[in-house]
Amino acid sequence: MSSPPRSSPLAPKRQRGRDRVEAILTAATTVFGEKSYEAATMTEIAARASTAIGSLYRFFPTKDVLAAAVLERYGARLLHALDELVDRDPTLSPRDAAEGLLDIIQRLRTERSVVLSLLDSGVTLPDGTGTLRKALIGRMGQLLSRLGGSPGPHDERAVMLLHLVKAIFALPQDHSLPRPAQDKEAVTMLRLYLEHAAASRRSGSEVAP
Amino acid sequence: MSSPPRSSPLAPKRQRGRDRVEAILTAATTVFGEKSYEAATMTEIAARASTAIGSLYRFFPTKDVLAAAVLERYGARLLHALDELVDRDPTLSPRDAAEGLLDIIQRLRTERSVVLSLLDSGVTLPDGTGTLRKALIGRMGQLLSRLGGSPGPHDERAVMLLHLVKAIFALPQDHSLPRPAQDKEAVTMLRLYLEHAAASRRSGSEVAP
Amino acid sequence: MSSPPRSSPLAPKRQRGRDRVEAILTAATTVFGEKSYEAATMTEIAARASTAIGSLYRFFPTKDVLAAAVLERYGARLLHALDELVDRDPTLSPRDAAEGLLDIIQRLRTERSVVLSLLDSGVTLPDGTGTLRKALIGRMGQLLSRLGGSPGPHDERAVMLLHLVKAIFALPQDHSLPRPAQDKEAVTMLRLYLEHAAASRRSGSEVAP
Amino acid sequence: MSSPPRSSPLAPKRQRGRDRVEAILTAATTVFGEKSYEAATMTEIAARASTAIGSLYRFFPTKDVLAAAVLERYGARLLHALDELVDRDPTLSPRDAAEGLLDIIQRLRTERSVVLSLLDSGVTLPDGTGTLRKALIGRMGQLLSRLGGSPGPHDERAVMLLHLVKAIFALPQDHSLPRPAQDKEAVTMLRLYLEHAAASRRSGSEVAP
DNA sequence: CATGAATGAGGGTTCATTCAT
DNA sequence: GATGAATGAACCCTCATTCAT
Repeated sequence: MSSPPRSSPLAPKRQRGRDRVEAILTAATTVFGEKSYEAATMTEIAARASTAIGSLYRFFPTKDVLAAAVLERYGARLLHALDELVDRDPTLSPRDAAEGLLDIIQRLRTERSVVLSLLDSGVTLPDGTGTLRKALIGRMGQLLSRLGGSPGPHDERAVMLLHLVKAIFALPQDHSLPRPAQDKEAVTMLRLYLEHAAASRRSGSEVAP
Repeated sequence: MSSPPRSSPLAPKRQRGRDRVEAILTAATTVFGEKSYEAATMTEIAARASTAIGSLYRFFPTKDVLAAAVLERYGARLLHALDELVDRDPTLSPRDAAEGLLDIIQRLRTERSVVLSLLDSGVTLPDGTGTLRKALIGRMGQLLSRLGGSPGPHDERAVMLLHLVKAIFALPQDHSLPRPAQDKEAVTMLRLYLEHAAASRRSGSEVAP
Repeated sequence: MSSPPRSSPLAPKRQRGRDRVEAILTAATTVFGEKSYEAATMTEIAARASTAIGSLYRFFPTKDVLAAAVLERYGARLLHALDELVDRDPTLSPRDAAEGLLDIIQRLRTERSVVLSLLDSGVTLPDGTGTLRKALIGRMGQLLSRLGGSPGPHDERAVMLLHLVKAIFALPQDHSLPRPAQDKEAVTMLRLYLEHAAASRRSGSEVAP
Repeated sequence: MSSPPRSSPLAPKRQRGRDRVEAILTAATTVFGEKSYEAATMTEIAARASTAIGSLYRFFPTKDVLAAAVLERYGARLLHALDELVDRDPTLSPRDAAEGLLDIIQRLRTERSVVLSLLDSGVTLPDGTGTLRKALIGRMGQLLSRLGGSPGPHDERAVMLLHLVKAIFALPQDHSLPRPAQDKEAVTMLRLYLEHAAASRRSGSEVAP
């Protein structure tokens, strides 16, 4: 080995290679979603991607590089969907925002578990994790800005909002309840919080109960 | 050994043993809080408890028995605190309830990560996991009952409330913000949701924005 | 891994792998022959096969699968040799049969200990153990049929004969005596028993001394 | 530790201690009979003897000392029974000898498994194993002497006879057949061999078929 | 480049043995 | 002397990673 160790996936030039990377990422998303980072094995990911373990390692030199790539890919989709929501309408009502967020959550539900598995748990991925979190908080801030007018410091609310969104992501783990009822409740909760944020922003102070 | 495998920790008979069990549980709480169930190792838990690995296994015959014991201990404290809150005052206002919940969360913050690590992630502990979840949801339901009068079906709200509490548990992972600001925001969020629940319960229908 | 655990050794695809499997089986035969199933360690077997422990487990996923493979391999050779003896001559005399059995025992003496260690002792191997025993008893029955004419029920004799053969297998553990003398005595013992079986079979009743 | 390590059980002076040793030996006989030497655990033996593990180690400082003691105790009974058979009658017929041996085997059947587990398998006990074997072979030789007259060299036959006896000990492991039929066959086999020995001894040469 | 066999550190667990109480 | 908690070497097995083919 004379070349320095790579810390990011190799970008394959040929179509064949790009397909394979795609298959690997899809398989990895599934497997990381089903188990924790540690319980997921490179062998199983390779098998689900119908790839030899050696090929997997050609593109993703270590397990955490693969996890970071999965997170980056997932994060990109999530950020993109949030951008669409923010840019959709200059006058976004709290109710629209709440429904928009739930819609995003539902569309990404397949990949949902990945974030729960990778973003939270103690694994320190090479880069992705902190970066994605900051980007997500940024989007939440933009969303809050759309609701009121003044661009004041709203960091706490953005963080809180991100956690609420994550809580809703985690909801379907409760198999006890029918999903529609739960979803309706989720929208209500989001709307309440966004309305509050919009109101206090307009008036410039906390609203009394 | 031909005796059937124990599924619960051994009750030590001497004082020395009880101290050791205590040390092990504390160490396990820390380690399970820092890493996922799989990433946590029995060796590290033993080391942090200043115990030989064999001693750990004398009291907790398998890793999941240990995890269940940790969860049970944590769960008991949490449930007890919630009971106190519910029973404290027959006329609990949403604001009081919100502040009470945050207070509980803060007092249990040390053990906080354990629930995030063990309760959610896919590990099926011998008994604890489902039982504790149901008990917690039950407490949330009681809390909601205290706010309004009618004992109608409020399962979705109890589940939602539990997830909100868990979201607040997870908050301090964001080292970016000062905690007091974050806590104030958390109380606000809880209060909004509890007020909504109380109002819709009194009127028997959803409140319009 | 989520795939169900294999219960049979993996068939290697390359020559290198086949050699290694061979080396492992040979080493396992030796070690299981020297110690009991429990006392034999996978680490020692790997070392004697000049293989890493991981390689051993690639082909034989558990210790009992390995033991079963050893037994199957040994059993196949033994059954084959017995078939040859039975089919060799339509009119087999007791003396020929006795000498034939001893010859088989001597040719398989290298692998001898394995059957003593694995076949008897309480370990219930995945499949091999009961199957092999029945097959061996069947062969003994065929041998007995060759000696007389009537195909009457001779199960006890087949079982007894198998145990006599096993006893002779065990003989060389007595290092005290020269082997030729011991072997001669063994042939005599077998011949006496086979003659008795042949005689009582012809006459249809036990022969008096 | 200033005293040299003991290699034999401590002889207890008081009644209490003698009872305890007795209970331990009984428990050990059972456990060693059920499993191989390695699979049997000191903890289980102590539990079955209703003794603390520490007490067990007070009398038997290591596992192999305990095993040797068990073997010695078992061997003493076996040797005693053989002596009775040999001394019973100055003119012992082969048939009587055969039936006497089977009778001994049956009476000791409870402890039978111990010899199979301890005597054969590779464990080198501190002393017992070789000594007992030699004593047993000696008794077999005496038995053979009783049948004929001349005290010529009959070592091979004694060894062979011991192995036949061991083969019969092992018989009940075949659960497939009713024991009485199997026992009858065993007596026949022993009688045939003893008759042969008596005859060749009297005539001074091998008998032709 | 692709493949999958090879490697070995490390994880959960057991158990003979010791020793403080 | 009795008790049983403590100890740690050793066991079976897994899996990230490497490398010969």
